[in-house]
Amino acid sequence: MAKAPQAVTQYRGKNFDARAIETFLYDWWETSGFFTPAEERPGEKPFVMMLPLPNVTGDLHLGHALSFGGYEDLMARWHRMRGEPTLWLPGSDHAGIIAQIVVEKELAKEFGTRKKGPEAPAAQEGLTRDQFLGEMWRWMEHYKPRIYKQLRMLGCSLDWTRVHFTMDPDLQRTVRTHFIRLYKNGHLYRANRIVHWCLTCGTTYSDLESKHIERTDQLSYVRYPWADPMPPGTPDVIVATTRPETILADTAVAVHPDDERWNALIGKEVLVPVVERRVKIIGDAVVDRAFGTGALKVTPGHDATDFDIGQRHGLQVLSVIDTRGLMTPAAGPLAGLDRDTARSAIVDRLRGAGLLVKQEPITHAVGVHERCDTVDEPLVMKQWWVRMPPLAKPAIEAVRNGSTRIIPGYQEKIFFEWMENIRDWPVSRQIWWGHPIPVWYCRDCEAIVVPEENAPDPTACPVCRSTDVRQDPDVLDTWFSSALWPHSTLGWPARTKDLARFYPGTVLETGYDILFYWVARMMMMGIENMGAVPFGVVYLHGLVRMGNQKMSKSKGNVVSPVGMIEEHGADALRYALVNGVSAGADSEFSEGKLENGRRFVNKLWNIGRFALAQLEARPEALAGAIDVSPAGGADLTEADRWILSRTEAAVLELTRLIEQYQFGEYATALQQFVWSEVADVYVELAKPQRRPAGSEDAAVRTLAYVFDRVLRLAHPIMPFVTDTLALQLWEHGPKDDPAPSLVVSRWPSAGARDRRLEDRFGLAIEVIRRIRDRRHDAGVEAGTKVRVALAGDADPLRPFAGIIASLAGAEVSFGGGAETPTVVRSVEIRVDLPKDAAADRARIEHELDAALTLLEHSRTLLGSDFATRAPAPVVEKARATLAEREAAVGSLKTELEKLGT
RNA sequence: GGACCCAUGGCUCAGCGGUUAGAGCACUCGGUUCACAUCCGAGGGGUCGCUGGUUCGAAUCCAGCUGGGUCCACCA
Repeated sequence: MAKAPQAVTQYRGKNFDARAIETFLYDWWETSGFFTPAEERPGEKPFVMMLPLPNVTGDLHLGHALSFGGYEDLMARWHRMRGEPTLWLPGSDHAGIIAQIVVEKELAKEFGTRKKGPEAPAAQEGLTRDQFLGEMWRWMEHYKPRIYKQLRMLGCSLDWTRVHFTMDPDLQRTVRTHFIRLYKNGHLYRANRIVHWCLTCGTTYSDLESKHIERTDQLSYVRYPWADPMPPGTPDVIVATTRPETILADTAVAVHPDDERWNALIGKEVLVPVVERRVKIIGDAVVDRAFGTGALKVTPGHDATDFDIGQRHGLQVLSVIDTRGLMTPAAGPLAGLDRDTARSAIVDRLRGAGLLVKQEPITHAVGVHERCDTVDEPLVMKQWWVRMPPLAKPAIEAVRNGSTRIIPGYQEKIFFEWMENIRDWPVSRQIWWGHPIPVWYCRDCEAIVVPEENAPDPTACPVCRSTDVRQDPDVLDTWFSSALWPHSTLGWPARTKDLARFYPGTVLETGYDILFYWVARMMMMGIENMGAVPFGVVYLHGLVRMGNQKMSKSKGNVVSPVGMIEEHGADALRYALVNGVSAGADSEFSEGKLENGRRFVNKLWNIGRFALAQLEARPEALAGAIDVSPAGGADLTEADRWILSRTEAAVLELTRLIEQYQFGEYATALQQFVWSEVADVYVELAKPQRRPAGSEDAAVRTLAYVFDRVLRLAHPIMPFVTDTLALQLWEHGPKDDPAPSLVVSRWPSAGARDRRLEDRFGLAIEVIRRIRDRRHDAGVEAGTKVRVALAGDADPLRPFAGIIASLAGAEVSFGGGAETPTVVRSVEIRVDLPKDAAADRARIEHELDAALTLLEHSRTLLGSDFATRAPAPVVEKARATLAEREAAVGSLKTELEKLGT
């Protein structure tokens, strides 16, 4: 292993400048192999996590930064420090349609051509399919390093020796095998069904990729004449539609079977306007009686609801719109028109024929393709489908029986809700960039040819021997390959060592917005292929907003973390994103949070600078055995023992929080400990000018120990600044860990605490605060010492006299004292300040008032059933509090009497 | 239409059954520049959305309501 880079070990900035060290440090971590799990040793349980593969052509956004640089790297680093062989596997997704569009745009720029119109966009550049795929691959070499560099900038401790891309040749073989097995196991079928078609992208898409937007359209009321003479008084059949151009493909009119206006007429026939086709009136409960006239035109070829109705009633499926959005020859007089022109043309015709009853505006939800907001054009097409309910069943069971736990827990309900109502998944996509469908069709006998697993592409039909076989031109939905990520990247279907060792994984961390797209599908396919769920825990994080808006490209408020890292460093950004956010909750990011992160990083850096300076001044302090337990070390001061005990408390607390996946709380608690306790109290007391003579070495030893612990505790969230400091700290000699870097060092385990000391020290801090308050109110100058006498129940404070003196700027004595006291718990504090009887009286009255309120609370509480019903320790605590409050009130009353006379 | 989440100081959020409800930012006042282009110290500010209920005890559990958000769904 190379030595740590000098740029890092020699860095001595007064403020921490992330730019000076981050890349050097990361390169060293990576080339040293710290991120690659060590060879397998018996009995070790690895920690395994897969990177939620970003789109190869994308840039990281703040959500990624939170996910990858926040939660995931935090977990990976923490588990690695716990001694678990840790595999966090990186990669990227070929991103099908998205990447194809990106590259098409690049090619358009390059070749100076302009893309327009829907059909086979890539072909417009004049490229054959093979040529276009060649271009795609060329661009992949441009995009892959980009996205991987951004992951490195975040500090992600990914094992780059195992990086994968979903279109890698080995993963292409994996996907092919998976498809073939799914087919053989009966999970795949090919069917002519209605699907969402995008006129812009030129491909079908699944329900999940469709969303709804509100829009106002014209609702046309159209009369369908009776096909046969009807008795007088028979009502006219009038339907309401926003898509009159599809009238040409109507094959029925549906009414609700319980609708008394219509149900007597079920079975009668009407004529479809313009084409004059006879169609039946049918009864179907899906019809909304309250909408329009209660009569629905049924167009199985161009509407999903109608398609289902058609299935139930055995209706013919007619198509009058093609994949370019143009009316087909079947549309007769309207053939060749686009859908909007056709709409107005048919309205004119209907009006001419006297069949248009009226038109009125209607605001309704229309389905659009989530990628491009193009209005859905439902079409009936032959597609490959995955039969989902049988695959969903064991995945539901896995969550029910706890094999996989979803955090936060309420997301399990959402998971069940969706999984229990899951619908089949159309996986064919009519684009070029993606995994080819390993199916061939015989053009002579129309046989479907799916090859055996390891067989080459078929060249002849096994049924009729014809050599005229052609591969399915479609590719698979991107999510079809990402669903395999947890096992495909480990070598499946081959039985590799990695697969045996690292499957199933430990945690899957990702945003709740892709629970269905990705997490659920990984679980289903993992169970199907491996017989086991791919991870034991699913940790879902929320969305990162900025300015209270969800970030999206269309809103133009996508903020790049790259610039923030360059300006403030990855540590600051990571900390700012994770701090104070709980699992699954959306969070609001702001400059203020980033600023806090930056300052915390700098605080850590400067505590380090102080500690290092102390070590350099007294190198001999670290010689020999170090006993820094709160109990040991005869020359330790009370302050040393206190911070040592608090450090152990912090170890316990921070460990617990990470174990319980409470990362936001971990970050907050860390800052609280480091800043308020280590920096503001202990470092102040460790300064040579404040130390009792002869205790300087003890301070240096304590500082070295505590700071080493602090660095370890902070490393998972702030890896760069902590390792920089650790490398410098460790140059000063003895450490209890042979690790060359914090990355591969050990997370501390908690040692003994001294609770009694912590409590008393806490009291001392309260007393100090009160003295400072009195000084502040009296306008005493900072440099001036005041005389302070402590009485009442002040004995526990005797060991801290020096500390109180030092931090409060006081000369401390016990007993008497002339001035009127202020009371903290049951300690009377007399600060020698200029006399002002009126002000003293007012102050004491005020204090007494507050003390009496508290006393009253205590008395009421203990006078109630609480005393008999609450658990003993709780009651005991309340009694102790009561005693303290009685003492405090007593002191204040006495004092007031003295003044009052 | 169904489901889920959220409602706590000026802002962003923690806390989710037990003393006087916390943090960061913002604010007020006072210092310092001897680890910290800063930092330190002190302080003000909350009837924890509303109404009931359970409990010795509720911001925390239950029910209903109001307001915000998200997801799912076949509104032509």
